[in-house]
Amino acid sequence: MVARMPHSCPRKRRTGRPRSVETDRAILDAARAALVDLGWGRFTMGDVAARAGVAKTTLYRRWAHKNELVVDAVAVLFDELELPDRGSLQADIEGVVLQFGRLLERPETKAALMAVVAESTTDAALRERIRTAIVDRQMRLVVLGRERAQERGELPPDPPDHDGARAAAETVGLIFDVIAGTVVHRTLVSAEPVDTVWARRLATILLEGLAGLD
Amino acid sequence: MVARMPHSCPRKRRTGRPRSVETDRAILDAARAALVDLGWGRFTMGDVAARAGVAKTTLYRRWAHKNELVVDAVAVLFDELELPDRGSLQADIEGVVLQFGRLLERPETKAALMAVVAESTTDAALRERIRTAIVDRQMRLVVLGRERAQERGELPPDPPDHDGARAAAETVGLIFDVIAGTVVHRTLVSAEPVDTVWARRLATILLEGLAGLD
Amino acid sequence: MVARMPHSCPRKRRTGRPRSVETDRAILDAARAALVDLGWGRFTMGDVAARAGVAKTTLYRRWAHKNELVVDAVAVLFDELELPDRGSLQADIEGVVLQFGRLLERPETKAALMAVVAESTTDAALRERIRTAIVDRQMRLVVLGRERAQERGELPPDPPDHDGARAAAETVGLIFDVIAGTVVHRTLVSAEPVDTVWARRLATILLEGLAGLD
Amino acid sequence: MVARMPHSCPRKRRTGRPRSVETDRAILDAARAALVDLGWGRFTMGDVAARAGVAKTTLYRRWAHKNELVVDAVAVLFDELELPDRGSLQADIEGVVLQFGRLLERPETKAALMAVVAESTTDAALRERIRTAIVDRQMRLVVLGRERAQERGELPPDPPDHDGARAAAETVGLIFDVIAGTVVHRTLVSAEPVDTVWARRLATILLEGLAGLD
DNA sequence: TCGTAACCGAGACGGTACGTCTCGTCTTGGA
DNA sequence: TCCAAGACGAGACGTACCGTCTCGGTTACGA
Repeated sequence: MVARMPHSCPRKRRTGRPRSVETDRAILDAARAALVDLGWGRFTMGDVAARAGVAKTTLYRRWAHKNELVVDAVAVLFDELELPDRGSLQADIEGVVLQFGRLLERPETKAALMAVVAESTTDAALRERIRTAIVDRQMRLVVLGRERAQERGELPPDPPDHDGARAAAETVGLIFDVIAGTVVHRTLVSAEPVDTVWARRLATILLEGLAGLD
Repeated sequence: MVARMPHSCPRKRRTGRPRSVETDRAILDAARAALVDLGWGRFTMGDVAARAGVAKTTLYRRWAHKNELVVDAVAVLFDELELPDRGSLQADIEGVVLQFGRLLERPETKAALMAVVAESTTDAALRERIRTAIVDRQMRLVVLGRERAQERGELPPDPPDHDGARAAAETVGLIFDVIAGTVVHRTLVSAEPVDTVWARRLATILLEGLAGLD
Repeated sequence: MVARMPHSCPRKRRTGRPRSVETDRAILDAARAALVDLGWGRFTMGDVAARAGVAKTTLYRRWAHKNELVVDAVAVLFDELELPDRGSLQADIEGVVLQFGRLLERPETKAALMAVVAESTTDAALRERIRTAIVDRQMRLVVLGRERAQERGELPPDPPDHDGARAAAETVGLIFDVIAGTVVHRTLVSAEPVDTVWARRLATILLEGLAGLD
Repeated sequence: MVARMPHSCPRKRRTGRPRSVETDRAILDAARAALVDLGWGRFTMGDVAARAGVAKTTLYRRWAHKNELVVDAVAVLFDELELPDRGSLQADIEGVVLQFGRLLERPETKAALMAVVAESTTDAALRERIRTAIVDRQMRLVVLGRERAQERGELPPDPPDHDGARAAAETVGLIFDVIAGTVVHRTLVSAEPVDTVWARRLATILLEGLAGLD
């Protein structure tokens, strides 16, 4: 078997016919379309192959399991995440919340995200893939907003010593869990929209809460 | 097809052999055991039937799909949720967080919860079943903690008019999304434990944040 | 368990509620109707019970297996077999052939007969039941026709000794196999009708053939 | 669905992995073995698959129903039918009768033949398959014996005109129904063996009967 | 320019679970 | 004791997907 990741090792193989990049794109597009049409439950590798005009073999040459394909298919949506500087920490938090909300309200994300997270509870490799492909892309925004707030003086700078760094990392993790978790819960469990009013209330809670944290 | 819910209509059928309550229990117990051993992904109706010493038919007579069976099997765990009065809102919130955390760290819950939530995105009936069987049981604790705080005077009483009631409901919903969502994210995505220190920090954020919400 | 044959032991049980004779009739009628509608392949005990307005239990109280029920249901049709004296052996043979043909062209017979014969290859009890309920009723006609021909002097009388009787029995068996077998094959395998022209030709062959048998 | 017949269209598909001929053979062998061991009633697709070391899917890819599989499995036995020239029509008829008898006394044939004939009463496609796979192979022997007898001058040649040909075909059909039907009835219903004495008597009846036919 | 290595489509394959069906038995309550 | 209703254990059914394999054939590099 050859490397089962798209273009993973750029300097490995040189001979033979190279994999088609168009095919990669077609498959990921087909996968997202299939998620929209069928949801995760009836999502089928065979169906994706048919949509992409490709053989099943071609899929399995690139992804070992359908959950990995879905992670990659959804991951590109999280590349779009960006955080324009809105001038204040409050506004930036609202921005992050709205960005997350918008992404989770897309049918392909909604259908797939919790499914792969569920499978990741018994599959460490999948969990790692989700982290690098999706979670880290979200976390970036939280880290970025925090750095901006520190530059603006809205938050104190990170202490330089080891313990301080660890405490800062834990705080970032907590904030991230609050933002991402709350938005996910709102969207998938409560099944209600993430609008600007709601985003403002959540941002307010977080901001005030962080101020009182210590 | 006959009613596919255990004991759904108490006054409907009177003739024929009644369904065995022991069988119900055996199936739900077997389902939880199967979740622990296999996780959601390899969870099988046939396996549950075998564990329960029961025919597959008997399962399908009661539950149309395996996700509904799993919801009911997991739901009884959420019956155990209770909130002893710890004397302060801060302590009560910590209590709720810890209760949720303890429940989500159980292997049967961890494996199943996100899976059924994922399927519920394309299945309204399942979503409703999850709400009544699981979500409402969690929400109860949040409502209870809030009422206690209002009795203690830590929180203002609900305004009696219609708009006030709606606003209160929305606030409860927000708090619930924050608590449940954050705990779920911590447990399943960040894959880290919910301990007392973390619970205290989350409770602090919430308490301070709510104070500033106005 | 009680006797599993309809009214088999006339002097056995006296206590308790007696079995309804109407029910017997309703079941056999329903069974024939089911055979007509569904054929043997989709014939179901549950369906027969529903048609008869009767519980499945009631069927199984009378017949141990569905093939036995079907034998009895079809058997009553063979009670109708009779052979009016047409004045000559040739005419009587034609009559037998036509009677058999008419019976085998009925949809309930066509669907069921070969099916139960097929099952009888691995079930001696069923084979016996078929013999007494169906085969003997057919054989009667052949025996009757032969006796009439002997009375008319068209056939020599049976020799009184033991060997002669056995030879006569074997000849009757052969004739019966020819008539019944040929009609069945014509009807079910060749799938063509048994009309008077065909019956005359078969009767002629038999008559001439028997004359030359010695 | 794809063609559900083994190698049905020799010039159709060229792409994709071709079906394994070994697998075909293994399945048919397994089917015959299963018939011998279990009879038709307990014959199972799953069991055949297991015996053949093959997945159930592989069976259903080739045969839509178990009765079609059984027809094909049994059909190859009828390929062995052959009629050595025994020098006279009487001897040749005896030969045909004995051949049929020998085949029908094999356990796989006995168990299966009537079962599929029974199902063919409500399934035209199956009836056609039986005709080409089994009936025609038997009929061949009757036609062959007749041609030999005509060459020997024991029977008059077929008249060349249309009506004569039709009459000849009908006569062949009648003879075939008599031979095959009588042997089947002897074997399956009367459940007695087809030995040389019995064969001689049946052949005599036929020969004399045909002579007197017109 | 030619070989070779990897690509690609189509589809057969072993395996496994699905959800349904029917069988024949058992368990109610009522007649 | 019989009956209608229907739950029950057992197990085959035919389908759907999984992920692998085997074909015939194509495409790009490098020797």
